[in-house]
Amino acid sequence: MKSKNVTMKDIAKYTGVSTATVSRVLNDNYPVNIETKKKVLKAMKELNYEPNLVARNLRSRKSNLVAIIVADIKNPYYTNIAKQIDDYLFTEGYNLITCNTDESPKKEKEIIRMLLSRNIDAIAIAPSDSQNTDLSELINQNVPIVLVDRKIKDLQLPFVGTDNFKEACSLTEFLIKKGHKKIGIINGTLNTSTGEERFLGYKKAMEDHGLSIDEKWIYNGGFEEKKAYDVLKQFLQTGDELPTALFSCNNLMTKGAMKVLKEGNVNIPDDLSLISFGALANQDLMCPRITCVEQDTTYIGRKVAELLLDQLKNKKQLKNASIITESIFMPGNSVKEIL
Amino acid sequence: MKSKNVTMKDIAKYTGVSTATVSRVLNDNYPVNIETKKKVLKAMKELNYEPNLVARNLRSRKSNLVAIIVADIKNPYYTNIAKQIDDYLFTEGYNLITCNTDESPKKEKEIIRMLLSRNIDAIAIAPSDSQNTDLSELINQNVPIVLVDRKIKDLQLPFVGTDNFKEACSLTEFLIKKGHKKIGIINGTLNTSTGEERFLGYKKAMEDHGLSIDEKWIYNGGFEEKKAYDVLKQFLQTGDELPTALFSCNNLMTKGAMKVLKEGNVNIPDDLSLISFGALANQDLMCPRITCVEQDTTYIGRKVAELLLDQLKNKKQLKNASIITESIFMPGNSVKEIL
DNA sequence: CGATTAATAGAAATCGATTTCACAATCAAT
DNA sequence: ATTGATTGTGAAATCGATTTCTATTAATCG
Repeated sequence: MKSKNVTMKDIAKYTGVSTATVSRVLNDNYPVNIETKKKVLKAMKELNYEPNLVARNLRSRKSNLVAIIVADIKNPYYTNIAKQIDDYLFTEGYNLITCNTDESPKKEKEIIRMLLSRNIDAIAIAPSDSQNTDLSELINQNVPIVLVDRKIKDLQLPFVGTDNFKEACSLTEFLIKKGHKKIGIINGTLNTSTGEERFLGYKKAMEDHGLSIDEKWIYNGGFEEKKAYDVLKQFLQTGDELPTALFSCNNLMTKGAMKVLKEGNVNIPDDLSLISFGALANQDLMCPRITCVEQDTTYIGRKVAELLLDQLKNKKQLKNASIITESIFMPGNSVKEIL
Repeated sequence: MKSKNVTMKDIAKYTGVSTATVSRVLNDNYPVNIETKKKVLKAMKELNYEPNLVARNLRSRKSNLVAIIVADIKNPYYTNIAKQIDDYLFTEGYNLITCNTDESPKKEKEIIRMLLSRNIDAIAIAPSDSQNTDLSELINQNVPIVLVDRKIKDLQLPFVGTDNFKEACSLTEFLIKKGHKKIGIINGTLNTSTGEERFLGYKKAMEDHGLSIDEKWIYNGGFEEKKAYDVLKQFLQTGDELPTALFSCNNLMTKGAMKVLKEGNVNIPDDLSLISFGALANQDLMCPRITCVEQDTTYIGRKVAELLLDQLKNKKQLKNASIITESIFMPGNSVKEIL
């Protein structure tokens, strides 16, 4: 199907040297006579030679590929990070593969198998499950890993993300200080570290201030817009009493909540206050402007890229290199003060 | 560095057959005795064998990789499309590489060279330049291509996108019908087909209604938020008269415009009406809600994926397969009626 | 001046699969 | 019974690079 390409053999034949010499000129990793080198370089240019990465990678057991594995690359949180990684890696000769688990550990497993069979050089991953995501094969194969956003239980690996417990605690306290007592939460998936820690932060703040948690105001939104929308819609239809404030555990669910509340004519913040873990796109142009903590995804992406490159260059896995980034509190007008 | 892997040779030795037979079992493309087959499959399972894609790809001159090359994968327009493509391709055994040109033809060229040396199986591309983007090498190598969103002059290739001229014309006419006569435009890059066609659509509508175009209200935003922001900021500082309405040629520039107008206390729509080619994220929750045409990126992505898969399966390039998708007019409250 | 070292370069092995070729054995058909 | 087609298999070539060995020449050293 594909037309024949210029190979090292052609260059060798053309210049009358061996492919070994051509390779040495190409990689500049072994002394080659200056005249020979010139001749070879000239031939490469003339024949428009481009080394075949697949062949090179087979021999050297590399791929010059780095993967980012996340729940959904459509989430601007991850997209930003992916872009940063790509910016950093491209100049170093790597391409980025983006993989979507759709929050499914099964698909995640498939992805990892596939990447291993590609001799993937490094991966950044936001694990779909803090207990069951299996990175052992990657670790055995000595593939550099960076955990992004989410951690894995009892596993020491480089991590870049925020202090979810602390931030969730602060956000909840913000509501409490505004006088709220009936505070609900839209949880993400509790089998991710972020989902769990944010929920724990919320509980801690409630406990600390002697507030009880009402089961009926704990919603499971699975970190997905649609799920959050659905679960709230269902609740609204019951006609049960609403909490006075709601803490949404990520940007997607916040959007789902805003949509359904708008449709149900529940005014934010008059009828219900809302805070969000994670900013929405175009945050500052929305109404209401949601009060939230925002993560600096550009910075996170850069740090992830640095940790990846570090390991790639030093050809060894880092075990421990947590980078906890500060999140920024973004006041909006989605929280009403209660007297 | 990496630990030794189970190879075909191991399976062959373990079962006492040749690697040829193992390969035949693996690919199921040649008759193999049922007993032998069982034995080999059992061995594969027992030794946890996974075929090495790099080796396979070298021999078969493939890569099982598909690339999407766009200006900036952070743009939700492209991210949506990329996710769709990934969804479709992953189940067929492909991984998606995302590449960012940052609107630079030079970087784009580098990217294409790199992908070629990877034996890339197919690419979807939104060319950075309608004249100078060079796909000839890809075409020579018979790599399936799908143009996304943007076309290339005088080149017949499968395309999925919208009728930019028509939609731009309609949008402008919408403003005109609302009574606007002083209508400015924030252009994208005019050396892309979308940038050019949208500008032409605007001009056509203006001409058709006997309206003159004032040079000072033609802004160059280069399809980038920051550029649009900067160019408008500069204009605002001159204190020159503003148009009564502004047509922004893509989502990013619309955002830049909204930001700078807000900062400059130019109220939309009271002081200035704004329409946008392309929706913003969280459109429906913004204020003002921008009147715009929105493209169905999910549908576009699916069509791109289908065209890619079609070519991959039939192992031949399509030359002509334009899919012009309908855009949806989204009325907002960002346009004031002028009497 | 003989011996060790450095520079230079080719032949051949290698990475891990697929595929061609050759060849036996089996089966059907004339 | 001879021919021809089909099944089943392995040895070896191949994909296009890198790397190890080996060898030659030139340079340096004691």
